[in-house]
Amino acid sequence: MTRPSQELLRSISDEHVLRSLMSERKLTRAELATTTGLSKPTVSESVRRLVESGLVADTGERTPGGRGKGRVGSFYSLAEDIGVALVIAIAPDGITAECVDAYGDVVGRTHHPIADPAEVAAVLPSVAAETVAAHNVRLCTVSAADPVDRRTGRLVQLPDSPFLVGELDPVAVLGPLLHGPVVVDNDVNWAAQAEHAALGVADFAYLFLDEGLGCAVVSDGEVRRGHSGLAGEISHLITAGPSGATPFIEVFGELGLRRPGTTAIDVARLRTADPVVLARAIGGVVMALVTLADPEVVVIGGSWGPSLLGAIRDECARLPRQVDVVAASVASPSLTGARASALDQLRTALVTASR
Amino acid sequence: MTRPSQELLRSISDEHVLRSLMSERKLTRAELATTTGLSKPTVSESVRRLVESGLVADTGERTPGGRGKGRVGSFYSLAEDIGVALVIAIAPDGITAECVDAYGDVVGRTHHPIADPAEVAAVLPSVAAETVAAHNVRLCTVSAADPVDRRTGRLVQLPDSPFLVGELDPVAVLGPLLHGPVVVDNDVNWAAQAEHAALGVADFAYLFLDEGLGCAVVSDGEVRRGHSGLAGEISHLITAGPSGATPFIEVFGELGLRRPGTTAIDVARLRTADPVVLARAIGGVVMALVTLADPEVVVIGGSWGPSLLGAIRDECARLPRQVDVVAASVASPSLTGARASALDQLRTALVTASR
DNA sequence: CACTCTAGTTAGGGGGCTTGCCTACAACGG
DNA sequence: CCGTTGTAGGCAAGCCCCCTAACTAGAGTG
Repeated sequence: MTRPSQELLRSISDEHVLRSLMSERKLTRAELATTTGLSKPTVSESVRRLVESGLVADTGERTPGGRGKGRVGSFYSLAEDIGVALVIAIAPDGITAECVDAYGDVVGRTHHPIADPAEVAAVLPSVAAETVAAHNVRLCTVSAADPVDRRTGRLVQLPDSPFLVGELDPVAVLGPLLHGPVVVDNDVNWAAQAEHAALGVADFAYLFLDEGLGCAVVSDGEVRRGHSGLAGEISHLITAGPSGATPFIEVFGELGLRRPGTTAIDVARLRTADPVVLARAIGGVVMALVTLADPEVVVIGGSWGPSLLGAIRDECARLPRQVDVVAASVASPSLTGARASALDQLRTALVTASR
Repeated sequence: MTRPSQELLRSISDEHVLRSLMSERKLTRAELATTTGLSKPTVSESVRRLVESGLVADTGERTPGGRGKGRVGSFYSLAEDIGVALVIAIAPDGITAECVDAYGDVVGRTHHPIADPAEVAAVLPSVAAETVAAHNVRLCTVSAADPVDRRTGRLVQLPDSPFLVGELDPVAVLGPLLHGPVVVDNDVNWAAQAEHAALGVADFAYLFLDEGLGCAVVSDGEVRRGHSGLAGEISHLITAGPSGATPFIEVFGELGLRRPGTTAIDVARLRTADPVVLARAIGGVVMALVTLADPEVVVIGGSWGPSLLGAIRDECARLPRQVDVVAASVASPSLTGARASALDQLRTALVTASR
């Protein structure tokens, strides 16, 4: 447990000041006093400390810009070089990299198309190196379109499931390039996190129906990843197929909807398939989700999932327990979720750095 | 966010002192200083405050009891009347009530057998009233052998599932009798909490196989109850039955293992059934659990579950993803879990009361 | 040029925690 | 019996954190 030291109070004051600057970008000491609720002398002291430690800087800007009379005040903000977070999304068709600063602004963005998943291992370090050279990167979040081992951060292949990105150890590749932690997670988990922020619902399930099949369970406001991080890898869940009980992924095989030579689902051809048969299989998955996770709502995402929303709803209406089914609402959800988490981690990292 | 006040430091000191007294029962101020890591004057001040507020009392006991030389010290402990938590387990065959004090000691225990579930509503208030009269009851946890609505605390019947205890609103019955919160949860969830404390595993699933069928999912160290509290109500999960895909509970119906006239499973007759058929059905449930929750281990509990452990393990060995299967190890797990939670809540309630 | 109004500083008070030293007092040994 | 030893607890001083209140600094305004 925490010790009751005076230093604790100081660090709480500093955290108040830093978080205010993160959300308001620039403030005078007087403004800081009102937004934080601290007294003016306390704020002045805190600002003095933070400037000295290099986290905060005088912007040089002064108040009177039509703001009225009175003495001029000095605007303070986070230091220029305070650092950013790197956000990387690895999909079969390419790698997207972004930098977020502590204000939540995206300060850089690149996309590298990839023809073959095998290129990922080669392209990834160069993408990262480019960003690291230009910014003070303090941490990194990675979204990958494959199951991620929770402890190692490695991409893992589950038997007979689509394996889109392929063998990769992002922590080993990226870790040495920057000085902070590298957090890797499955794209569906990140997407669910983004959807959670948008929906404001504490308990829901996210069904991701794309080239790969995924699912994330959000319980008590957090994505629950399970022991190895493989919670929600639903390819092998037994559900209703055209010929009886079948693993979910096999339903697509039986319908001839998997791309030959790869493990992925053929999304183009899928659009011509019978929605009722697909919805029946999806309904079986929803039923298992409702039974085991009891979501308030099931969110359907992925490139082709939402197009079946009506059929899925009809199917779910026949289930013994009712649940709301809605379409995902966040654009590029995986990147959004990874970015939000990166921002959050960056901010706490900075606050902790002031201690 | 918290404000950086000196009162915060004081309350941290008080919490240290209180928690030390909770785990050590009686301590002198000098001993408190060493166990808490605070200085003697700080401890003395804190003890003075806590005695004044009535939470702590001088026991009257003095040190020299063969402890050596030196000046006599005064032993302090939590005040006698500081309060207890009431723990109630409602099962089809009876109601058990316990009182736990802040040390974790069970200071009272009664069991009221019940012939018919309908008696519960009548017996419950008298059981509670008895305890409330004898103790300063500050809160209550209730374990019930039926699904519990998370928001209201009411027992709910799911279509066609065993409904053992029957209609009941423990919060309405018990709430008026005491001055603190009443927390109601399903017996399986409490059992999983007890098993969690014993196992020390953060992510596991608990399969409870008794007159009713239940399951709890522990993720990131907490029981995850879902939106309505119905997560893990597996009676309707589709699994492998003797004649193909069947809801879990129907497997027992098809095998003639449900007690006629009730919704419960006939445990006595079940022991004569083919373990392989049962294990196959259970294997289907385990597979869904592994897929959606990714537990490190599946714990098998309930009156008849562990007796099938071997058959269940054999069945699980055939699943595409492997998982450890072990038998539950905690005796009267529901009561144990509810008691542990009650103790925890009682302690935090007392700590908060000192603010 | 006095007045007004805001930003920031200074002074002082209250209080929490620590260190260091002191007193009280029981047991022990010569 | 009396000095020694060792522990419980108290007291004083010091540090420092936050607060309020009053003051200074400095730019507009009439």
